[in-house]
Amino acid sequence: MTASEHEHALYKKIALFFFAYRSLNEKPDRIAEKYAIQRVHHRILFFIGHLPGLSVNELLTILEVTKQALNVPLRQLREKNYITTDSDPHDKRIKRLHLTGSGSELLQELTAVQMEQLQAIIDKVGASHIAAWTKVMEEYAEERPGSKYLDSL
Amino acid sequence: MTASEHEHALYKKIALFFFAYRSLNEKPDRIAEKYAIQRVHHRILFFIGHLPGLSVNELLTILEVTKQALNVPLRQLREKNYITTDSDPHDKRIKRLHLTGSGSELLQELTAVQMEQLQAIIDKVGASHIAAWTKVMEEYAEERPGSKYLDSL
DNA sequence: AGGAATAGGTCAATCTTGTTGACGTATTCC
DNA sequence: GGAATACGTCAACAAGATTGACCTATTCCT
Repeated sequence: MTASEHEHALYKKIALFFFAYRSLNEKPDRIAEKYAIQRVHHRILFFIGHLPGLSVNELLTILEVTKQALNVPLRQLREKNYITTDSDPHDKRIKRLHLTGSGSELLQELTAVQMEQLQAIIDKVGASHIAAWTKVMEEYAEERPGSKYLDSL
Repeated sequence: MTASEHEHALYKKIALFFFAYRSLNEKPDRIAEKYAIQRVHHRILFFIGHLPGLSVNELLTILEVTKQALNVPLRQLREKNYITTDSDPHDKRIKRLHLTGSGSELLQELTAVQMEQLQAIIDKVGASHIAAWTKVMEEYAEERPGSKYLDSL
């Protein structure tokens, strides 16, 4: 392979990333619309869902947004009764975030379509391909501060 | 593996997607800032760069935005002399988009960091893993209207 | 020839998501 | 008792997108 062909191959993979990311979010975005929430809300539910008791600060680290940007959707989710907060017994400054029953249900609905989509691809390409895919994605994710929560996810 | 463990494994992969996509765009976004342009402009340059002579309509299909959303950044890129347009000889309604010299240079600078990042991962995980990763991403990309341009990319 | 369709451009109003900066409260650390 | 931390919130602003309306130029079709 020439240097130019090699560059070309890399270029195509970057384009694939763009298309793939859109496909991942398309269906959940449409479901979220029905509940008058957006992708941010989905993300918040997603991480609280598998990291119950997460603090606001930890969520900020994962999502890499400012506290002002997180505050509004977080309040909306509380008002819509999708999440609850209770203060840490050992440090009352810290708020621990949890999903309510309806929050879990909503998350389930949002995530189900992504899981089914991924499962369909796994069925098609085979489990070994997925292991390799995951390895590559882990390399990408490694430089993110929120990646330290991946194991507990 | 139990059904729950399996779900958990899928969940983690979806989180990986989120983190990975952020890592992919972080560096180019910072470079773009220096030129007072944004991620949309990068995307436009990206696709015109390897699909020279692309029409506005084709670009709309690839990016999946409205023509109003595309119009502003496209005009800005023209004003900054990063792209040129000339009308199709066979159908004068169609504008063919091309990069200028400085447009190519800028794209090169933006894309280089993404290529280096990907190359570093390839060097680490091995080429066979990348082939598998690409296969999975192609499956995701398949449902996007713009994916038909991937081969010519 | 003439009307419909296509490619493109643009104005206006609106929305969402995010930013920076400033300020306030409660709690804990030292 | 003062500094630092966790969290909340207000305001101003910018980017990126949407829908809807309207315009020109060109081509297609009958």
